Amino acid sequence: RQKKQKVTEVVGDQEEDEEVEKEKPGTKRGRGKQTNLKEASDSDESAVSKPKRGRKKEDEVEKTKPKPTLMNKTDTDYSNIEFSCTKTSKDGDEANYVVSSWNVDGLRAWLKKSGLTYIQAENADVLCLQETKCSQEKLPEEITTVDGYKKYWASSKKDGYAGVALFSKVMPIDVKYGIGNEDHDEEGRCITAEFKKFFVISVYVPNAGRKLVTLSKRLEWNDLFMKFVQDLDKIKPVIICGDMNVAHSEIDLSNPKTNKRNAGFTQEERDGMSDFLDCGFVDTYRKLYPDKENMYTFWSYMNNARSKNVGWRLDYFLISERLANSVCDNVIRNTIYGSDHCPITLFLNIK
Amino acid sequence: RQKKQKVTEVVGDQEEDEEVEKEKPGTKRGRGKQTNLKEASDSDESAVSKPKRGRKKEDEVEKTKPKPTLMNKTDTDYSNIEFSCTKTSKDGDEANYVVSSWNVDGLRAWLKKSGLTYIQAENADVLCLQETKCSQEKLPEEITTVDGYKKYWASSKKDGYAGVALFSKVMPIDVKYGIGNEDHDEEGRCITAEFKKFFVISVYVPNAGRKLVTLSKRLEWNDLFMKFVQDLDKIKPVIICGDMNVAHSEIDLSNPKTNKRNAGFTQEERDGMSDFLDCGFVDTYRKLYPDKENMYTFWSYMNNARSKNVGWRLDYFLISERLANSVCDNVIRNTIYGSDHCPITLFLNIK
DNA sequence: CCTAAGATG
DNA sequence: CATCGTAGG
Repeated sequence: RQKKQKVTEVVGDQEEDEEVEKEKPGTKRGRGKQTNLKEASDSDESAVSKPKRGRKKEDEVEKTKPKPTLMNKTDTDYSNIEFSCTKTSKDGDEANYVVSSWNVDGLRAWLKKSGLTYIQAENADVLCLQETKCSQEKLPEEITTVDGYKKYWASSKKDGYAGVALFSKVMPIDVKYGIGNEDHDEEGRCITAEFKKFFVISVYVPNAGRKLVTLSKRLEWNDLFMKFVQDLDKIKPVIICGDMNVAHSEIDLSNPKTNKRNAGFTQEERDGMSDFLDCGFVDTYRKLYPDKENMYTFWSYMNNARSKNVGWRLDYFLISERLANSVCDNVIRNTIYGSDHCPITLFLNIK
Repeated sequence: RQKKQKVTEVVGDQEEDEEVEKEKPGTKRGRGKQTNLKEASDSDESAVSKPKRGRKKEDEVEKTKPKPTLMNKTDTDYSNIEFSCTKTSKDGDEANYVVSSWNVDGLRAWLKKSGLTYIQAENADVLCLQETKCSQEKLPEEITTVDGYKKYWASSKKDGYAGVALFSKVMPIDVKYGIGNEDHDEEGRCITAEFKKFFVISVYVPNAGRKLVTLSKRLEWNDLFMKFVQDLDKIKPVIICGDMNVAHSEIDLSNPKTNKRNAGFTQEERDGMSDFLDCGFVDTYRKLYPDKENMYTFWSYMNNARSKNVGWRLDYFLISERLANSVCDNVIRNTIYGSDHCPITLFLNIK
């Protein structure tokens, strides 16, 4: 029942790129020779971040430039944003693997708002995008030809709706589309990339809708997705990245009291998130910052919510507990604009 | 059957404005006291153009500014456009009455592209707009509060479709909406303003549609509209302004050969225009410039048509023959952007 | 308030 | 290739 696909270039041909590890089709799990990788090793995750990550500390910063503030801007000034990670894992090891996730609310609009600049600036090993709202055929060339990444796309049958992507510097061992359910899988909500030591999932969980009209669909998804993830977790650890479309606790949204019967903060949806935490998954951000308030990843475009930081934490990294000690940091990049969500980034040390 | 309406402020309240001639409601054709009108007289049309019309000849023209060219621009640099009329009527009289017409292709979008600047720059006595695509309620305040004009709006039952407007500095004696046909009149295609010496009509003729799917509707309109106009013409001369949605002759479009079975250049539509000329109406532009080529009022947004001046002359002034000697000039303002049509302006001398 | 698709031109 | 309404969020 599970739609399983061979590793293929889903979109277009990728020119030779020294940053992308090649895997010969046919050799099921054989690893191609790694090139240009610092500390090249046998492991997929050894695609260690290059020294070019992070910004060059130029002491001469233009003082005329206004500090980026949390306003309803549409574009981002990337020059003052720090992308490097200074924190270390429990074991004191530096981050060498970066996963980033962003609900872009329309890939094509997002590209016009410096999406590509973000990709280059973040320089993640795996990048997960949600709500691409774009069929394969309509993907702009500027995104299908981005250097250094294998790119996988799941788009909805219904054009301009939902859709996720997963970019990886290293070619995955395998890529799965969907969660094994016909109805949900035609909406392009899930891509699973298998690497040697873990799975990475880019997911866009169904919204419960205005007046909760699609809450039942959402709860059905919750069950199916949980089973899907648990099956993977039996094989190797899982890194779930994406828009879970729920604020788990009161701390995770600005107005918990008034949203208890609204999509994204119903008890049913919150329970779905709790289920993950009860089943051996870790909400990396909340684990790292259990009491940190006012940290959101989504702001409605309405009522200038973002300028007032009236928001919701809907985007998460949920990782198998046995990966927890690998975590160096999880950053909510709330100074980055281009969508009604902001990107989140997970820094890991993979040994 | 004819829907006849009293002269009313259709939109909002107009504050006292010395440029608008007031007419007491109730006094059917009584003329309010004219104020601030050069050569104030008994006639409606004495709203003579002010000396402020036309641009002040500033000898210091910025030489850095690029000359406006016929590119697919979205906005207009008004600083180099000449709005005054130097030509005179047959009798050698200067223009003292200006009528302008523009298919704005969406009033709200047009306002964002300096529509108001045009209104002020042209400073017409009567301004006719077509394809406003805006219901009364959604009209932006910036247009409903424009100084110096009485404003009349006919909008389609179908929201965001068709719609015309007529602005007049002088309050008309009467304003009619539609052409006396239920079906057509719910589409907001015609406003008739009656002045002392003539009628002015703002009209948006139905498009025959892709593959001519609405050609029959169009031809029905042609008959009804002709009858409507002829009835008016029995009373006093008529000035028809607007998008007739037809290129009359081969000279009136770039590609006559390939468009003979396309909307806007079918024989049936062309005959409709000929009918007007056969019935005592004058196409003022063609009368003035019988052999002038490459003068169009519409360019498809597709294929960069405007930058190549691949266009159609669809917008006309059709005036009763007995007004023909009053014409000073008819200008096609093809350097003005903000729509897929450009404005046209008729300069008259009204005695 | 945003995006995107669909209808219309 | 623009405008608009609508669905979806």
